[in-house]
Amino acid sequence: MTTPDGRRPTIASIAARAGVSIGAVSYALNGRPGVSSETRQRIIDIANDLGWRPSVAARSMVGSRAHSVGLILARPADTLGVEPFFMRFIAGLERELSARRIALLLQIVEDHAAAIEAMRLWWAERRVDGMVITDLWVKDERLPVLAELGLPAIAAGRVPGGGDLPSVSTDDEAAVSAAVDYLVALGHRRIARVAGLPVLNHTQLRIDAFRRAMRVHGLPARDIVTTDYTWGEGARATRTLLSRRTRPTAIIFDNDLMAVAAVNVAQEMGVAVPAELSIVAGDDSQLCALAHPALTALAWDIQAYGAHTARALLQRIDDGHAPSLREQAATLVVRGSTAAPVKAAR
Amino acid sequence: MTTPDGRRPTIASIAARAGVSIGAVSYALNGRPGVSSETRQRIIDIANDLGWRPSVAARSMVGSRAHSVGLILARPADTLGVEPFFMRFIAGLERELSARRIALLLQIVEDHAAAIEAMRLWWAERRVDGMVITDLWVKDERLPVLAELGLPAIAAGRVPGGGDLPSVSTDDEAAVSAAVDYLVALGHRRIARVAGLPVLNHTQLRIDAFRRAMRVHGLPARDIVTTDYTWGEGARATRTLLSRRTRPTAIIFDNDLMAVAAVNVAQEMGVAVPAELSIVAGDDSQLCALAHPALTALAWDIQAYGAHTARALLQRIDDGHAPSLREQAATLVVRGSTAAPVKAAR
DNA sequence: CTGAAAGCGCTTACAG
DNA sequence: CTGAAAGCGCTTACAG
Repeated sequence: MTTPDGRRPTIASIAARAGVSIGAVSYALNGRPGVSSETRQRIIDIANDLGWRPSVAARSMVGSRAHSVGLILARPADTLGVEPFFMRFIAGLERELSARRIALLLQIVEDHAAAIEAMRLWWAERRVDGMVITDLWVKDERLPVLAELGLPAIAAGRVPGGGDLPSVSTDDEAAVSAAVDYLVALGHRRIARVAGLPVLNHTQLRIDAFRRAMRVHGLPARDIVTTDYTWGEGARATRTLLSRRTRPTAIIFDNDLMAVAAVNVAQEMGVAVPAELSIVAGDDSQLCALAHPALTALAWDIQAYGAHTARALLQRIDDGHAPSLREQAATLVVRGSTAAPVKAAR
Repeated sequence: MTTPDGRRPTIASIAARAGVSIGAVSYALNGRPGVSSETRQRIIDIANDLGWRPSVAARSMVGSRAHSVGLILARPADTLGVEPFFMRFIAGLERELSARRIALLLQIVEDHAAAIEAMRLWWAERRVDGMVITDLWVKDERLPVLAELGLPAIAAGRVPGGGDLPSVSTDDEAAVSAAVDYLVALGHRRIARVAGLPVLNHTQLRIDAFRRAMRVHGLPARDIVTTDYTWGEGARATRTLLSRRTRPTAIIFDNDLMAVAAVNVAQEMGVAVPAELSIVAGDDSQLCALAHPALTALAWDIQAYGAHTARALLQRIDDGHAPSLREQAATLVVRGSTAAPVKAAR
């Protein structure tokens, strides 16, 4: 697969073998007119034989495209690790990217300051053609930097303040309503929400959605606790809620890890699930299906979310703009962790 | 930060502003002799002012280095997601890589055939200077391809058959012994092992280590079950082991997710943890510290493992070879899931 | 101490 | 239908 001298083949090696100019090789390989079909076929055969692929560096220079996009995750590694979301999202991104021969550059950093520095560097070095932005904050300092640099980007999640950044977002309103409506139909009146990081925009959007969904049923939405998505804070939030004088009969969590933690806490506190406490998980991963009892969860296609985000970003890079898309709403998958409350609250 | 025409600055823009040749700019910026110190400073100031960074594509062309390394994860996305290992490992890799301004290209694929195709493509396109190879199989078809291509690589984990691929590996022998010795000291005689994927080399190495550790104490190692690391198979394996006529009083798991699943299964089957069943988890993530009861686990520094792997790979790329390294052995962190068996077995 | 030039591997007008 | 040449943004011998 390598040329005799041990180096990777170039169009020059192909041209030499075929006895034509390098220009002819390029035309032949790129399907452009200007070479006879026999010559073209001969060149293609030689290229395949040599295992030749165009050097990205050379293509980048001439086309001023990096043929790569970047993703920077700005959360502590320990938190990312246990969150099944990201791997599935990344798998979805790549399904779309690798089909188009675009590489994904991944960086994991501690905070937004580091993320901004990394973005600036990647852009200045022409490493990426665009960025996927996740975990948008209510006030997100990355946004003005993207604008300043003119760095094409797409947000995975709604953009605060409706900036000019196109986004692919989830229908949180519908998802949260589905969970609340179902619990209310079961007879629950006192429903709590264990939300994610308060600085995140989607945390606030979902809290708002929760409030509205409760209001539709004439119910107050007092029991809202924010967390950092970890098992620890999920457990703590559950403990807090279950220690209140009138405790909730149902809790809706913003991810699945915390919901599993809640099952453990309930058991530890002698609260039966689902008889005395119904639990709804926010994402439907392995954990939910196999916990004990299995968890009712909001299920949505995270890989598709990733794929759509990638597609939107590529469109943005190619056309200069992209429409903001809305993903299909999550659906409620009912399992063993939800039931009618044993003693109807109030 | 951009030049007046809106495009990213190049050394030509800097040269124009400074009134010198582009060669002088390059010398000044690379700290090479050939420019007066005043000129050098003026050039550096302009470069900083412009936010200039050398284009990787251009540097790649001249230096024939991609300034990137690749990581291809060949597991189903759903399995990867719940496995805290990978994010921590990647975070460790990047700690080392980004300090050296090397980018990490990540790809997630379904199987080794796809991984091989992706590796070939990356190498042919000159996208990467080297690869990190994880999850080595007992018979791993990626290895001959790396050799054929002459693609510098480093294995995270021991290499089957002691091929010429350098590796950074863990001391599985010591880790497994630590767990077995501790359980035996507590009075356990019947100890089971729930291992990972049987095709993986380290699964077999750890099983061997388990057998040897048991033999040291004159104990048989009959109860060994392999799994795919998922919650589901962890639960199933636990159920199988606990259904045997003489059931084990302790189980050592190959990751933490399965250990948490085992706690649930034990509860479901009315087996008290740790009184009737001691549980040791294979990796020490959040899940272990906060499960109920908290899990005794083999703790090791996965981020350091990633960092060392990256460093070894960079050395391999630079020097053409790298020594195989051995990580510090995992240590046993004792928590609430292990205790002396209530009724001493046998 | 500084400038002009070649070259890395491609693509793409531009001549023949 | 084909070849010779310029250019992408750098680095690095090589002259002055």
